Amino acid sequence: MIMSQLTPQEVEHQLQLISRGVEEIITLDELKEKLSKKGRLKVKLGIDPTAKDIHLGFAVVLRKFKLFQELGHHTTLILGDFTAMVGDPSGKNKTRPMLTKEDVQRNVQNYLPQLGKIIDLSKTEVVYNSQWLDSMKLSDFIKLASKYTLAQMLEREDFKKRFEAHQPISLHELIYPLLQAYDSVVLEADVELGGIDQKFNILVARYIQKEYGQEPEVGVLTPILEGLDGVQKMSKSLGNYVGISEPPEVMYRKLMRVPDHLIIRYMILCTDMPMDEINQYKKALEEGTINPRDAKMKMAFNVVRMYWGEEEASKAQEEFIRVFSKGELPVNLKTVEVGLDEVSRSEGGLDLVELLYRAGIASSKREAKRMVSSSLKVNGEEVKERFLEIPPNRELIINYGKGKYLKVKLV
RNA sequence: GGGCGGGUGGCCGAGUGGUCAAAGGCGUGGGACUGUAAAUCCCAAGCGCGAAAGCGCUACGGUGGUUCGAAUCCACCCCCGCCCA
Repeated sequence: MIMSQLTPQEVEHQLQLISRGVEEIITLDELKEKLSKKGRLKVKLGIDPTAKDIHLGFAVVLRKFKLFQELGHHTTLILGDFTAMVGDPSGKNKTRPMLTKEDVQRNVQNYLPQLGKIIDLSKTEVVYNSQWLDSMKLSDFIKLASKYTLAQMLEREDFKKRFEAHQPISLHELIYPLLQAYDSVVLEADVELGGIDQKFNILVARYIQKEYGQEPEVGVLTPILEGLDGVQKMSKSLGNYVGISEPPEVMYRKLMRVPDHLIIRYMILCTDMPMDEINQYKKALEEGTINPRDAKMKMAFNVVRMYWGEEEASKAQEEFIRVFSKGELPVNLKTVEVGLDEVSRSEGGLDLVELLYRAGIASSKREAKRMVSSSLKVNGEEVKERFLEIPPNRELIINYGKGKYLKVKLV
């Protein structure tokens, strides 16, 4: 397909959209030139199918990928099934465990439907890098390896640190950036997207492309999103993440826990709110003319809307206000049935400890005891006693922590 | 191959024969205050039985041993790090 050239205005427009929330573009001038010259660019995003769930942190780069799709560029998603087996050492201070083919397959199966929530899979060329890396001849690999030096590799911060600290660096880890770079050669990529932690790998790719007589790709590097704790990067293992497949109310609630100083950052990186509007919020927050909570609600609403739509987002917001601001019961109160004879004592009273345990609220009876002695509300009444009268309607609404309610039916 | 140091609860880390279900910190859960923010303060924290006092079981890399009694001593093994080759 031959694309008509873009006008300077169109180029500027695209640059502006692409730059939103981006940490670094290597280099902006090259991107500008490529856009003006080619119009339609080959955009590469390589993903390591090592995790199962996509969260807002990873969504940042995916959304950038989607933007390129919307702008009409050719987008290729590389599922790094081969390189995943090697394990990207980026940002790690120790060797990653290698994945098996089965692990990778399983993860990919998990991934695609989730990816489809953000990017347009029909416009995405999906390739596995094992397609060319598996069959690469050793002589070709040696040729590739000859293009880069140990000193160049050791420029990388994490390698350098490990090297200087006398920590092991396996040879295969040194190879990883080369293979990723080779992907760019095979695709003849114009642009590669990645998190800022991919900076080194992308720089290697640029260098290697030149060695293979290609014009180097432009690196569009997105920031690493901080998680709900506001400090560490969002990741599942740290438990500070918001998954894109989580139910709307859960997403909304989690987003309301984001520290205030990240409200604007989340707006920029995780919503499609217009920059003008975001800047207004920014100004208002700096001047103290808005309650940060309200800005945060706006942010949370927009994130949820992105994944679940307007209606669900509104519901999530209403639910939040109802349950947390007003302290009312949630609309969809979860109900659990528990056998009456299992939780009643011979004298006819109700054993709360047993009930909490049976209802699954407490994972052990000791935990249930702790809950009873700290703070627990049953049907709105604070309870300190372990034993209760059986309510006539045989229903109990248990409040075991802020916003945590469970209805228990005795049967 | 040689020398040295180390493996304790979600993490870090103290503890070197009983008073240790194990200090302290971080993190976590609950509460107060709030905006489920931040800061601050309070409470909790292996599991089972018991209304409770309490009793019992499991736990300090693994296995065995010494001892009335072990996270602590001994033996062997496994794992990790550092230094030398």
